[in-house]
Amino acid sequence: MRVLVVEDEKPLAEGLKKGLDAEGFATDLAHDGTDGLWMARENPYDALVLDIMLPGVNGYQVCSTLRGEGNWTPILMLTAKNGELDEAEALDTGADDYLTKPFSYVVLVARLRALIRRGAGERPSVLDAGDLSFDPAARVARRGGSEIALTSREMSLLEFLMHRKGEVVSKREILDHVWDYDFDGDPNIVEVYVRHLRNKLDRPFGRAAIETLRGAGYRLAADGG
Amino acid sequence: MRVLVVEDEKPLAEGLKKGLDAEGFATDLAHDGTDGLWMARENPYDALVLDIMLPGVNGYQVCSTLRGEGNWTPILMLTAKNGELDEAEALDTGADDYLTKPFSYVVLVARLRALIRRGAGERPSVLDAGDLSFDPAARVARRGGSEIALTSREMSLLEFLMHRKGEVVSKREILDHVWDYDFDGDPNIVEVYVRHLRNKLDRPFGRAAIETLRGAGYRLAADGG
DNA sequence: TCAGCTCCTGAAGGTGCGCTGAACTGCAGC
DNA sequence: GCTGCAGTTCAGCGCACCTTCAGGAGCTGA
Repeated sequence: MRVLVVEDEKPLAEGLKKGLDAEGFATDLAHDGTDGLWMARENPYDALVLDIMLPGVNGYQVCSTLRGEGNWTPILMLTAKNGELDEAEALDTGADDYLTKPFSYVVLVARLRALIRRGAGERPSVLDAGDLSFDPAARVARRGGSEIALTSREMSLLEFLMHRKGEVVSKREILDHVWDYDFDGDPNIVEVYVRHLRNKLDRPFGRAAIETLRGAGYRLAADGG
Repeated sequence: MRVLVVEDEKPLAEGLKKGLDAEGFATDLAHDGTDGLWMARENPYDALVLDIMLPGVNGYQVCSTLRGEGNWTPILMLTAKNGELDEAEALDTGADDYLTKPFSYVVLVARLRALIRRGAGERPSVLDAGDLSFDPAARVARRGGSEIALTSREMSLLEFLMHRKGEVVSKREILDHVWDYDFDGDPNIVEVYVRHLRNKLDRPFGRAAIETLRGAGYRLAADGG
Protein backbone atom coordinates (compact mmCIF):
# COMPACT_ATOMS: atom_id res chain seq x y z
CA MET A 1 0.00 0.00 0.00
CA ARG A 2 1.49 3.26 -1.08
CA VAL A 3 1.01 6.30 1.12
CA LEU A 4 2.05 9.95 0.81
CA VAL A 5 2.66 11.91 4.00
CA VAL A 6 2.63 15.69 3.57
CA GLU A 7 4.00 17.20 6.78
CA ASP A 8 6.45 20.06 7.29
CA GLU A 9 7.68 19.11 10.77
CA LYS A 10 10.53 16.90 9.71
CA PRO A 11 10.97 14.84 12.89
CA LEU A 12 7.29 13.95 12.92
CA ALA A 13 7.34 13.21 9.19
CA GLU A 14 10.39 10.96 9.47
CA GLY A 15 8.90 9.19 12.46
CA LEU A 16 5.70 8.51 10.57
CA LYS A 17 7.60 7.22 7.56
CA LYS A 18 9.66 4.89 9.68
CA GLY A 19 6.60 3.58 11.46
CA LEU A 20 4.50 3.18 8.33
CA ASP A 21 7.31 1.48 6.44
CA ALA A 22 7.65 -0.97 9.28
CA GLU A 23 3.92 -1.68 9.01
CA GLY A 24 4.47 -2.67 5.41
CA PHE A 25 3.39 0.55 3.73
CA ALA A 26 5.51 2.14 1.01
CA THR A 27 5.70 5.71 2.30
CA ASP A 28 6.72 8.85 0.45
CA LEU A 29 7.29 12.24 2.12
CA ALA A 30 6.57 15.78 1.01
CA HIS A 31 7.46 18.75 3.21
CA ASP A 32 5.27 21.44 1.74
CA GLY A 33 1.96 21.79 -0.07
CA THR A 34 3.40 22.38 -3.51
CA ASP A 35 5.51 19.24 -3.48
CA GLY A 36 2.67 17.29 -1.93
CA LEU A 37 0.28 18.34 -4.66
CA TRP A 38 2.74 17.48 -7.36
CA MET A 39 3.53 14.06 -5.97
CA ALA A 40 -0.12 13.24 -5.38
CA ARG A 41 -0.82 14.04 -9.01
CA GLU A 42 2.05 12.04 -10.39
CA ASN A 43 1.72 8.82 -8.42
CA PRO A 44 -1.06 6.35 -7.72
CA TYR A 45 -1.26 6.52 -3.91
CA ASP A 46 -3.65 4.42 -1.88
CA ALA A 47 -4.01 7.21 0.69
CA LEU A 48 -2.69 10.64 1.68
CA VAL A 49 -1.86 11.89 5.16
CA LEU A 50 -2.11 15.66 4.97
CA ASP A 51 -1.17 18.26 7.57
CA ILE A 52 -3.25 21.44 7.45
CA MET A 53 -0.56 23.91 8.48
CA LEU A 54 1.94 23.79 5.64
CA PRO A 55 4.30 26.33 4.10
CA GLY A 56 3.11 27.53 0.70
CA VAL A 57 -0.12 25.83 -0.28
CA ASN A 58 -1.95 24.68 2.86
CA GLY A 59 -3.62 21.35 3.46
CA TYR A 60 -7.13 22.56 2.72
CA GLN A 61 -6.01 23.87 -0.64
CA VAL A 62 -4.12 20.70 -1.54
CA CYS A 63 -7.19 18.67 -0.69
CA SER A 64 -9.73 20.75 -2.57
CA THR A 65 -7.44 21.10 -5.58
CA LEU A 66 -7.05 17.35 -5.87
CA ARG A 67 -10.77 16.78 -5.49
CA GLY A 68 -11.40 19.43 -8.10
CA GLU A 69 -9.20 17.49 -10.48
CA GLY A 70 -11.17 14.32 -9.95
CA ASN A 71 -8.57 12.72 -7.74
CA TRP A 72 -10.42 10.67 -5.11
CA THR A 73 -7.52 9.13 -3.24
CA PRO A 74 -8.58 8.79 0.42
CA ILE A 75 -7.21 11.68 2.51
CA LEU A 76 -6.56 11.71 6.23
CA MET A 77 -6.11 15.27 7.54
CA LEU A 78 -4.05 16.24 10.55
CA THR A 79 -5.59 19.20 12.39
CA ALA A 80 -3.35 21.12 14.77
CA LYS A 81 -5.67 22.15 17.55
CA ASN A 82 -8.82 20.61 18.82
CA GLY A 83 -11.01 23.19 17.16
CA GLU A 84 -14.32 22.12 15.75
CA LEU A 85 -13.86 24.59 12.93
CA ASP A 86 -10.72 22.85 11.73
CA GLU A 87 -12.37 19.47 11.60
CA ALA A 88 -15.51 20.60 9.89
CA GLU A 89 -13.51 22.51 7.33
CA ALA A 90 -11.29 19.53 6.68
CA LEU A 91 -14.26 17.35 5.87
CA ASP A 92 -15.82 20.14 3.82
CA THR A 93 -12.85 20.44 1.51
CA GLY A 94 -13.05 16.77 0.71
CA ALA A 95 -10.99 14.96 3.33
CA ASP A 96 -12.24 11.53 4.28
CA ASP A 97 -11.17 11.60 7.91
CA TYR A 98 -9.21 13.79 10.30
CA LEU A 99 -7.05 13.36 13.37
CA THR A 100 -6.29 15.98 16.01
CA LYS A 101 -2.69 16.53 17.05
CA PRO A 102 -1.29 15.17 19.21
CA PHE A 103 -2.59 11.85 17.96
CA SER A 104 -1.95 8.27 18.85
CA TYR A 105 0.18 6.49 16.31
CA VAL A 106 -1.92 3.36 16.58
CA VAL A 107 -5.04 5.32 15.88
CA LEU A 108 -3.43 6.87 12.83
CA VAL A 109 -2.49 3.50 11.40
CA ALA A 110 -5.90 2.09 12.17
CA ARG A 111 -7.73 4.98 10.52
CA LEU A 112 -5.41 4.83 7.54
CA ARG A 113 -6.13 1.15 7.07
CA ALA A 114 -9.84 1.80 7.38
CA LEU A 115 -9.63 4.48 4.69
CA ILE A 116 -7.69 2.27 2.34
CA ARG A 117 -10.12 -0.55 2.95
CA ARG A 118 -13.05 1.62 1.98
CA GLY A 119 -10.90 3.01 -0.79
CA ALA A 120 -11.87 4.97 -3.82
CA GLY A 121 -13.90 2.45 -5.73
CA GLU A 122 -15.21 3.86 -8.96
CA ARG A 123 -16.27 0.84 -10.93
CA PRO A 124 -16.26 0.84 -14.69
CA SER A 125 -19.48 -0.29 -16.18
CA VAL A 126 -20.32 -3.82 -17.08
CA LEU A 127 -21.46 -4.59 -20.58
CA ASP A 128 -24.32 -7.00 -21.07
CA ALA A 129 -26.47 -8.65 -23.68
CA GLY A 130 -29.21 -10.84 -22.28
CA ASP A 131 -27.69 -13.31 -19.86
CA LEU A 132 -24.27 -12.60 -21.29
CA SER A 133 -22.14 -10.07 -19.45
CA PHE A 134 -18.63 -8.77 -19.66
CA ASP A 135 -16.68 -6.63 -17.20
CA PRO A 136 -13.69 -5.22 -19.08
CA ALA A 137 -11.94 -4.04 -15.93
CA ALA A 138 -12.23 -7.31 -14.09
CA ARG A 139 -11.72 -9.18 -17.35
CA VAL A 140 -14.56 -11.49 -16.52
CA ALA A 141 -17.16 -12.78 -18.93
CA ARG A 142 -20.24 -14.59 -17.69
CA ARG A 143 -23.13 -16.47 -19.22
CA GLY A 144 -25.90 -16.75 -16.69
CA GLY A 145 -24.09 -17.49 -13.48
CA SER A 146 -21.01 -19.21 -14.80
CA GLU A 147 -17.74 -17.47 -15.35
CA ILE A 148 -16.02 -18.00 -18.68
CA ALA A 149 -12.26 -17.90 -19.14
CA LEU A 150 -11.18 -15.88 -22.14
CA THR A 151 -7.80 -14.91 -23.53
CA SER A 152 -6.93 -11.24 -24.09
CA ARG A 153 -7.69 -11.34 -27.79
CA GLU A 154 -10.99 -13.07 -27.23
CA MET A 155 -11.91 -10.42 -24.68
CA SER A 156 -11.05 -7.58 -27.03
CA LEU A 157 -13.27 -9.07 -29.66
CA LEU A 158 -16.13 -9.69 -27.25
CA GLU A 159 -15.86 -6.18 -25.88
CA PHE A 160 -16.04 -4.70 -29.35
CA LEU A 161 -19.03 -6.81 -30.29
CA MET A 162 -20.83 -5.96 -27.07
CA HIS A 163 -20.28 -2.27 -27.53
CA ARG A 164 -22.10 -2.63 -30.81
CA LYS A 165 -24.60 -5.32 -29.90
CA GLY A 166 -27.48 -5.58 -32.32
CA GLU A 167 -25.45 -3.91 -35.07
CA VAL A 168 -23.74 -5.54 -37.98
CA VAL A 169 -19.98 -5.12 -37.84
CA SER A 170 -17.83 -5.94 -40.82
CA LYS A 171 -14.69 -7.99 -40.63
CA ARG A 172 -12.76 -4.94 -41.73
CA GLU A 173 -14.08 -2.96 -38.74
CA ILE A 174 -13.26 -5.78 -36.40
CA LEU A 175 -9.75 -6.01 -37.75
CA ASP A 176 -9.26 -2.26 -37.35
CA HIS A 177 -10.55 -2.15 -33.79
CA VAL A 178 -9.46 -5.39 -32.27
CA TRP A 179 -6.16 -5.76 -34.03
CA ASP A 180 -3.55 -3.08 -34.61
CA TYR A 181 -4.10 -0.70 -37.47
CA ASP A 182 -0.99 -1.96 -39.13
CA PHE A 183 -2.07 -5.56 -38.95
CA ASP A 184 -1.65 -6.94 -42.42
CA GLY A 185 -1.91 -10.62 -41.76
CA ASP A 186 -4.56 -13.06 -42.82
CA PRO A 187 -8.09 -11.64 -42.28
CA ASN A 188 -9.16 -15.19 -41.61
CA ILE A 189 -7.99 -14.50 -38.08
CA VAL A 190 -11.36 -12.88 -37.37
CA GLU A 191 -13.18 -16.04 -38.31
CA VAL A 192 -10.86 -18.03 -36.14
CA TYR A 193 -11.57 -15.86 -33.12
CA VAL A 194 -15.29 -15.73 -33.71
CA ARG A 195 -15.13 -19.47 -33.63
CA HIS A 196 -13.23 -19.40 -30.36
CA LEU A 197 -15.88 -17.18 -28.81
CA ARG A 198 -18.68 -19.36 -30.07
CA ASN A 199 -16.98 -22.41 -28.62
CA LYS A 200 -16.81 -20.77 -25.25
CA LEU A 201 -19.91 -18.61 -25.07
CA ASP A 202 -22.46 -20.39 -27.20
CA ARG A 203 -21.81 -24.06 -27.69
CA PRO A 204 -21.74 -25.12 -24.00
CA PHE A 205 -25.06 -23.32 -23.46
CA GLY A 206 -26.78 -24.32 -26.70
CA ARG A 207 -27.12 -20.68 -27.62
CA ALA A 208 -26.14 -18.52 -30.58
CA ALA A 209 -25.10 -15.03 -29.61
CA ILE A 210 -22.90 -14.36 -32.61
CA GLU A 211 -24.67 -14.42 -35.91
CA THR A 212 -22.92 -14.56 -39.28
CA LEU A 213 -24.22 -12.26 -42.00
CA ARG A 214 -22.72 -13.64 -45.11
CA GLY A 215 -20.94 -10.98 -47.10
CA ALA A 216 -21.60 -8.33 -44.44
CA GLY A 217 -20.01 -9.36 -41.18
CA TYR A 218 -21.18 -10.47 -37.75
CA ARG A 219 -23.81 -9.37 -35.27
CA LEU A 220 -23.99 -9.98 -31.54
CA ALA A 221 -27.61 -10.57 -30.57
CA ALA A 222 -28.73 -7.84 -28.19
CA ASP A 223 -30.52 -10.44 -26.07
CA GLY A 224 -27.53 -12.76 -25.89
CA GLY A 225 -28.84 -15.22 -28.48
CA MET B 1 -19.04 -2.05 29.97
CA ARG B 2 -16.35 -4.23 31.37
CA VAL B 3 -13.09 -2.58 32.34
CA LEU B 4 -9.82 -3.93 33.66
CA VAL B 5 -7.67 -1.67 35.82
CA VAL B 6 -4.03 -2.75 36.15
CA GLU B 7 -2.50 -0.68 38.93
CA ASP B 8 -0.15 -1.69 41.73
CA GLU B 9 -0.91 1.14 44.18
CA LYS B 10 -3.76 -0.51 46.00
CA PRO B 11 -5.47 2.57 47.44
CA LEU B 12 -5.60 4.19 43.99
CA ALA B 13 -6.77 0.94 42.39
CA GLU B 14 -9.54 0.45 44.95
CA GLY B 15 -10.61 4.06 44.60
CA LEU B 16 -10.85 3.71 40.84
CA LYS B 17 -12.83 0.52 41.09
CA LYS B 18 -15.30 2.07 43.51
CA GLY B 19 -15.73 5.12 41.33
CA LEU B 20 -16.04 3.22 38.05
CA ASP B 21 -18.48 0.72 39.53
CA ALA B 22 -20.57 3.65 40.64
CA GLU B 23 -20.52 4.96 37.08
CA GLY B 24 -21.98 1.67 35.90
CA PHE B 25 -18.79 -0.05 34.73
CA ALA B 26 -18.00 -3.63 35.71
CA THR B 27 -14.47 -3.22 36.99
CA ASP B 28 -11.84 -5.88 37.57
CA LEU B 29 -8.51 -5.25 39.25
CA ALA B 30 -5.04 -6.62 38.65
CA HIS B 31 -2.09 -5.54 40.75
CA ASP B 32 0.80 -6.50 38.53
CA GLY B 33 1.61 -6.92 34.86
CA THR B 34 1.54 -10.68 34.79
CA ASP B 35 -1.94 -10.89 36.28
CA GLY B 36 -3.11 -8.03 34.11
CA LEU B 37 -1.90 -9.74 30.95
CA TRP B 38 -3.52 -12.99 31.93
CA MET B 39 -6.85 -11.40 32.74
CA ALA B 40 -6.84 -9.28 29.59
CA ARG B 41 -6.32 -12.41 27.54
CA GLU B 42 -9.00 -14.44 29.26
CA ASN B 43 -11.79 -11.89 29.35
CA PRO B 44 -13.49 -9.72 26.76
CA TYR B 45 -12.93 -6.27 28.23
CA ASP B 46 -14.25 -3.14 26.59
CA ALA B 47 -11.24 -1.18 27.79
CA LEU B 48 -8.07 -1.42 29.86
CA VAL B 49 -6.64 1.15 32.23
CA LEU B 50 -2.96 0.36 32.45
CA ASP B 51 -0.34 1.86 34.74
CA ILE B 52 3.16 1.95 33.27
CA MET B 53 5.08 1.39 36.48
CA LEU B 54 4.17 -2.13 37.51
CA PRO B 55 6.00 -4.88 39.34
CA GLY B 56 7.06 -7.71 37.04
CA VAL B 57 5.93 -7.04 33.49
CA ASN B 58 5.54 -3.28 33.00
CA GLY B 59 2.73 -1.48 31.24
CA TYR B 60 4.55 -1.05 27.96
CA GLN B 61 5.19 -4.75 27.75
CA VAL B 62 1.63 -5.69 28.61
CA CYS B 63 0.40 -3.33 25.94
CA SER B 64 2.69 -4.41 23.14
CA THR B 65 2.24 -8.08 23.99
CA LEU B 66 -1.52 -7.79 23.70
CA ARG B 67 -1.28 -5.89 20.43
CA GLY B 68 1.14 -8.45 19.13
CA GLU B 69 -1.42 -11.13 19.85
CA GLY B 70 -4.03 -9.28 17.87
CA ASN B 71 -5.88 -7.98 20.92
CA TRP B 72 -7.22 -4.51 20.11
CA THR B 73 -9.07 -3.69 23.30
CA PRO B 74 -8.79 0.09 23.80
CA ILE B 75 -6.04 0.91 26.29
CA LEU B 76 -5.74 4.01 28.44
CA MET B 77 -2.24 4.32 29.85
CA LEU B 78 -1.34 6.01 33.10
CA THR B 79 2.06 7.68 32.89
CA ALA B 80 3.75 8.61 36.12
CA LYS B 81 5.49 11.86 35.27
CA ASN B 82 4.83 14.42 32.62
CA GLY B 83 7.65 13.17 30.42
CA GLU B 84 7.21 13.31 26.67
CA LEU B 85 9.12 10.11 26.37
CA ASP B 86 6.58 8.27 28.46
CA GLU B 87 3.69 9.46 26.37
CA ALA B 88 5.28 8.82 23.03
CA GLU B 89 6.40 5.41 24.13
CA ALA B 90 2.94 4.61 25.41
CA LEU B 91 1.40 5.43 22.06
CA ASP B 92 4.14 3.63 20.20
CA THR B 93 3.55 0.39 22.00
CA GLY B 94 -0.07 0.49 20.99
CA ALA B 95 -1.97 2.46 23.63
CA ASP B 96 -4.91 4.49 22.38
CA ASP B 97 -4.69 7.33 24.88
CA TYR B 98 -2.77 8.30 27.98
CA LEU B 99 -3.25 10.27 31.16
CA THR B 100 -0.53 11.85 33.29
CA LYS B 101 -0.58 11.32 37.02
CA PRO B 102 -1.96 12.96 39.01
CA PHE B 103 -5.12 13.00 36.94
CA SER B 104 -8.63 14.20 37.49
CA TYR B 105 -11.04 11.37 38.06
CA VAL B 106 -13.68 13.05 35.90
CA VAL B 107 -11.23 13.30 33.00
CA LEU B 108 -10.36 9.63 33.34
CA VAL B 109 -13.99 8.59 33.09
CA ALA B 110 -14.60 10.91 30.16
CA ARG B 111 -11.61 9.58 28.23
CA LEU B 112 -12.51 6.03 29.03
CA ARG B 113 -16.01 6.52 27.70
CA ALA B 114 -14.61 8.18 24.60
CA LEU B 115 -12.28 5.25 24.02
CA ILE B 116 -15.01 2.71 24.43
CA ARG B 117 -17.30 4.67 22.15
CA ARG B 118 -14.69 4.93 19.39
CA GLY B 119 -13.28 1.53 20.22
CA ALA B 120 -14.67 -0.80 17.61
CA GLY B 121 -14.21 1.49 14.65
CA GLU B 122 -10.52 1.84 15.14
CA ARG B 123 -9.60 -1.76 15.34
CA PRO B 124 -7.82 -2.86 12.24
CA SER B 125 -9.90 -5.38 10.45
CA VAL B 126 -8.92 -8.74 9.16
CA LEU B 127 -8.96 -9.28 5.43
CA ASP B 128 -10.28 -12.55 4.18
CA ALA B 129 -10.91 -14.55 1.04
CA GLY B 130 -12.55 -17.88 1.67
CA ASP B 131 -10.55 -19.78 4.26
CA LEU B 132 -7.61 -17.48 3.67
CA SER B 133 -7.23 -14.60 6.08
CA PHE B 134 -4.73 -11.87 6.74
CA ASP B 135 -4.56 -9.50 9.67
CA PRO B 136 -2.40 -6.58 8.52
CA ALA B 137 -1.99 -5.19 12.02
CA ALA B 138 -1.00 -8.45 13.68
CA ARG B 139 0.83 -9.40 10.48
CA VAL B 140 -0.56 -12.90 10.56
CA ALA B 141 -1.79 -14.88 7.58
CA ARG B 142 -3.85 -18.02 7.98
CA ARG B 143 -5.25 -20.72 5.73
CA GLY B 144 -8.04 -22.52 7.52
CA GLY B 145 -6.72 -22.86 11.04
CA SER B 146 -3.02 -22.93 10.35
CA GLU B 147 -0.85 -19.89 10.66
CA ILE B 148 1.50 -19.16 7.77
CA ALA B 149 4.84 -17.43 8.21
CA LEU B 150 5.39 -14.69 5.67
CA THR B 151 8.18 -12.17 5.18
CA SER B 152 7.24 -8.51 5.12
CA ARG B 153 7.42 -8.24 1.35
CA GLU B 154 5.21 -11.28 0.98
CA MET B 155 2.74 -9.71 3.39
CA SER B 156 2.64 -6.44 1.48
CA LEU B 157 1.89 -8.32 -1.68
CA LEU B 158 -0.76 -10.46 -0.05
CA GLU B 159 -2.36 -7.42 1.54
CA PHE B 160 -2.54 -5.64 -1.79
CA LEU B 161 -4.01 -8.66 -3.53
CA MET B 162 -6.55 -9.21 -0.77
CA HIS B 163 -7.67 -5.60 -0.87
CA ARG B 164 -8.47 -6.15 -4.49
CA LYS B 165 -9.60 -9.75 -4.35
CA GLY B 166 -11.59 -10.79 -7.35
CA GLU B 167 -10.09 -7.98 -9.42
CA VAL B 168 -7.33 -8.21 -11.95
CA VAL B 169 -4.23 -6.32 -10.90
CA SER B 170 -1.46 -5.72 -13.38
CA LYS B 171 2.17 -6.27 -12.61
CA ARG B 172 2.72 -2.55 -13.03
CA GLU B 173 0.13 -1.79 -10.34
CA ILE B 174 1.67 -4.32 -8.02
CA LEU B 175 5.10 -2.80 -8.52
CA ASP B 176 3.75 0.69 -7.87
CA HIS B 177 1.93 -0.26 -4.70
CA VAL B 178 4.03 -2.93 -3.09
CA TRP B 179 7.45 -1.59 -3.98
CA ASP B 180 8.62 2.00 -3.67
CA TYR B 181 7.84 4.23 -6.58
CA ASP B 182 11.53 4.67 -7.33
CA PHE B 183 11.99 0.94 -7.71
CA ASP B 184 13.42 0.49 -11.16
CA GLY B 185 14.71 -3.03 -10.89
CA ASP B 186 13.61 -6.13 -12.69
CA PRO B 187 9.80 -6.43 -12.83
CA ASN B 188 10.35 -10.16 -12.69
CA ILE B 189 10.44 -9.61 -8.93
CA VAL B 190 6.65 -9.69 -8.95
CA GLU B 191 6.63 -13.14 -10.48
CA VAL B 192 9.17 -14.29 -7.95
CA TYR B 193 7.04 -13.11 -5.03
CA VAL B 194 3.83 -14.48 -6.48
CA ARG B 195 5.64 -17.77 -6.59
CA HIS B 196 6.66 -17.43 -2.95
CA LEU B 197 3.07 -16.78 -1.93
CA ARG B 198 1.83 -19.71 -3.97
CA ASN B 199 4.40 -21.96 -2.38
CA LYS B 200 3.21 -20.96 1.07
CA LEU B 201 -0.49 -20.36 0.65
CA ASP B 202 -1.54 -22.68 -2.13
CA ARG B 203 0.76 -25.59 -2.67
CA PRO B 204 0.65 -27.11 0.84
CA PHE B 205 -3.15 -26.99 0.72
CA GLY B 206 -3.63 -28.08 -2.86
CA ARG B 207 -5.40 -24.83 -3.60
CA ALA B 208 -4.97 -22.04 -6.12
CA ALA B 209 -5.80 -18.63 -4.73
CA ILE B 210 -3.63 -16.62 -7.09
CA GLU B 211 -4.59 -16.88 -10.70
CA THR B 212 -2.37 -15.74 -13.57
CA LEU B 213 -4.05 -13.84 -16.38
CA ARG B 214 -1.52 -13.97 -19.13
CA GLY B 215 -0.82 -10.55 -20.50
CA ALA B 216 -3.05 -8.88 -17.91
CA GLY B 217 -1.80 -9.60 -14.42
CA TYR B 218 -2.93 -11.60 -11.42
CA ARG B 219 -6.17 -12.13 -9.55
CA LEU B 220 -6.71 -13.36 -6.04
CA ALA B 221 -9.80 -15.59 -6.00
CA ALA B 222 -12.42 -13.98 -3.77
CA ASP B 223 -13.18 -17.38 -2.26
CA GLY B 224 -9.55 -18.23 -1.57
CA GLY B 225 -9.17 -20.56 -4.52
C1' DT C 1 -26.31 -28.73 -61.22
C1' DC C 2 -22.21 -26.45 -61.13
C1' DA C 3 -18.83 -22.81 -60.29
C1' DG C 4 -17.37 -19.38 -57.38
C1' DC C 5 -17.38 -17.48 -53.37
C1' DT C 6 -17.56 -16.94 -48.17
C1' DC C 7 -17.07 -18.86 -44.02
C1' DC C 8 -15.90 -22.87 -40.95
C1' DT C 9 -12.74 -26.04 -38.99
C1' DG C 10 -8.77 -28.56 -37.18
C1' DA C 11 -4.10 -28.64 -36.94
C1' DA C 12 0.46 -26.88 -36.88
C1' DG C 13 4.15 -23.60 -36.15
C1' DG C 14 6.31 -19.33 -33.68
C1' DT C 15 6.86 -16.26 -30.15
C1' DG C 16 7.01 -14.06 -25.95
C1' DC C 17 5.21 -14.23 -21.23
C1' DG C 18 5.48 -16.15 -17.05
C1' DC C 19 7.73 -19.87 -14.28
C1' DT C 20 11.57 -21.69 -12.14
C1' DG C 21 15.98 -22.72 -9.79
C1' DA C 22 20.05 -20.80 -8.59
C1' DA C 23 23.21 -17.24 -7.54
C1' DC C 24 24.24 -12.88 -5.52
C1' DT C 25 23.87 -8.97 -2.06
C1' DG C 26 23.14 -6.95 2.25
C1' DC C 27 21.84 -7.20 6.85
C1' DA C 28 21.06 -9.09 11.53
C1' DG C 29 22.16 -12.43 15.01
C1' DC C 30 25.43 -15.42 17.12
C1' DG D 1 34.49 -13.47 11.74
C1' DC D 2 30.47 -17.06 10.21
C1' DT D 3 25.69 -18.30 9.41
C1' DG D 4 21.12 -17.71 7.95
C1' DC D 5 17.51 -15.20 6.01
C1' DA D 6 15.15 -11.67 3.07
C1' DG D 7 15.31 -9.36 -1.05
C1' DT D 8 16.77 -9.11 -5.72
C1' DT D 9 18.76 -10.44 -10.23
C1' DC D 10 19.36 -13.53 -13.92
C1' DA D 11 19.10 -16.95 -17.62
C1' DG D 12 16.92 -20.94 -19.48
C1' DC D 13 12.75 -23.32 -20.35
C1' DG D 14 7.95 -24.61 -21.33
C1' DC D 15 3.67 -23.56 -22.66
C1' DA D 16 -0.37 -20.61 -23.61
C1' DC D 17 -1.71 -17.78 -26.90
C1' DC D 18 -1.56 -15.84 -31.46
C1' DT D 19 -1.37 -16.56 -36.12
C1' DT D 20 -1.19 -19.07 -40.39
C1' DC D 21 -2.69 -22.49 -43.42
C1' DA D 22 -5.22 -25.86 -46.16
C1' DG D 23 -9.12 -28.38 -46.89
C1' DG D 24 -14.09 -28.70 -46.34
C1' DA D 25 -18.84 -27.12 -45.93
C1' DG D 26 -22.42 -24.28 -47.24
C1' DC D 27 -24.56 -20.43 -49.60
C1' DT D 28 -25.64 -17.93 -53.93
C1' DG D 29 -26.38 -16.95 -58.67
C1' DA D 30 -26.39 -18.53 -63.28
